[in-house]
Amino acid sequence: MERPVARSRSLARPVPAAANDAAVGKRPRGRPRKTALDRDDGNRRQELLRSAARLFRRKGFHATSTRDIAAAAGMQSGSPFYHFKSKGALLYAVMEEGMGSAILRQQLALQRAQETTANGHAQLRLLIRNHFDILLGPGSDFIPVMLYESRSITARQRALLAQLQSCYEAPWAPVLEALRSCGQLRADVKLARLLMFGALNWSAQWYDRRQGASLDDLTDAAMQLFFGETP
Amino acid sequence: MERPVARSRSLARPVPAAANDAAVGKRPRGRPRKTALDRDDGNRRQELLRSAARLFRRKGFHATSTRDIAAAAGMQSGSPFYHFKSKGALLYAVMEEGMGSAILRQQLALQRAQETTANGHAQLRLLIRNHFDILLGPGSDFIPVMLYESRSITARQRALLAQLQSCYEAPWAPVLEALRSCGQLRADVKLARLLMFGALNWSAQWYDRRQGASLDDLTDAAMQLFFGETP
DNA sequence: CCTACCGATCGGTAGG
DNA sequence: CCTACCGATCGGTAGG
Repeated sequence: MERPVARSRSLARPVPAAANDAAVGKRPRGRPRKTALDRDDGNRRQELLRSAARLFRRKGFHATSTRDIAAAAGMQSGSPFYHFKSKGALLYAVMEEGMGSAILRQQLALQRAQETTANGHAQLRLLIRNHFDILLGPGSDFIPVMLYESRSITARQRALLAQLQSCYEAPWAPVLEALRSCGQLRADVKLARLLMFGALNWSAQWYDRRQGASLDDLTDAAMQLFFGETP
Repeated sequence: MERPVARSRSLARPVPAAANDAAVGKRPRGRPRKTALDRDDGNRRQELLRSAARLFRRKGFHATSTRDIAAAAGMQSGSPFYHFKSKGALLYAVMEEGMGSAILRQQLALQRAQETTANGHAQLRLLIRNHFDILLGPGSDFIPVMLYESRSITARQRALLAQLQSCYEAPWAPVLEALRSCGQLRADVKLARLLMFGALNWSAQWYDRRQGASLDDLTDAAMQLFFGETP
């Protein structure tokens, strides 16, 4: 349920072949240098990404030093640059990973409920509930970083991210159009979408998982606010 | 219409007494050094605030150097520290000025329309329209800085700002309660307020004054989205 | 991935 | 408000 992209990458992680060879017995002459690196690479890189996401979210990109990130991942100060060309590349990787994961999770949620949710309300509720999960659920630092640190990436990176964002937003359009057609959404669809995403995304600024409302409560409130729906 | 707090501070600015003495005629012996400083102080400080607000908004607090701000205000690198104790104090001053101005403008808007707007819809429309103006109108860098740079101030400063924010939000509560009472707002009032402010505040991230919708269009869309109102 | 290090930049200050 | 400056920190790199 959390960060399926990371998990799928974990599953796809290359098996530590040389280490196995050594265990099996065929003379491991010389240090299996390159192989050892390969074995750890995915893990260490992922650890850097998670540490960076957490710190970028809590303190902001420019207030976080690469030394902070390295320390949080249990590395020395220069080591992040073995995995990422620059601090900016690390930031962009966090955002890209976050969007990839979000798109995948949304796709899965839509597939899972494809037959059961016929009407527009239910579809939008599903999208909103899933959005809150991506934004506020466990391990949810990547998307807030993307939302609130976009000033710190290059124009080219922003353009690339915009493509991913389009993928994410694509399933919302037909649902909103349908609701508009049957009169349940009165506002201009494009502005309504922007305002709705604002209402949802802003929750990353105030929502506290450990107190108050649940994500289901938030979803109810949003649906009621947007459509006067009483569940 | 813009930044009335600044204006009222301007009005309260100490009269350049010595300069007046000189003008009245009694031999201006020596450079009126100290007096010249006094006379300009309010202006220069305001210029620093405006430059800082613009840069903090565009690049973020940590990505903006005090040298940037000084240059934008036509000063040398060390001069901002004549007006502000630290870079952080400058950031907080921007936020405080923004909130003071916003509260004042909201108060004025409410007074101006006190008799004409009887029903809840009209009152909320007024508050929303005014909010968009504060957030997106000309010279509107202060509030976005407050909204998006609050990580960079101290806990004490955040607490002080929270008081000002309460003042700003106070007039919204009874309006929302009334709409809830007469069934036009179905969602929990507290959550609805947070979601609504999210929808409004997020516009600072995407709204472009030079193209697309006007602030009236935005207000219409928001009212339609929240209440299905067709103007 | 670590060690040792560099050049640049930055917030801030003294002294006028 | 300017000039000249300091100590600290930072992103990044070479070389292993």
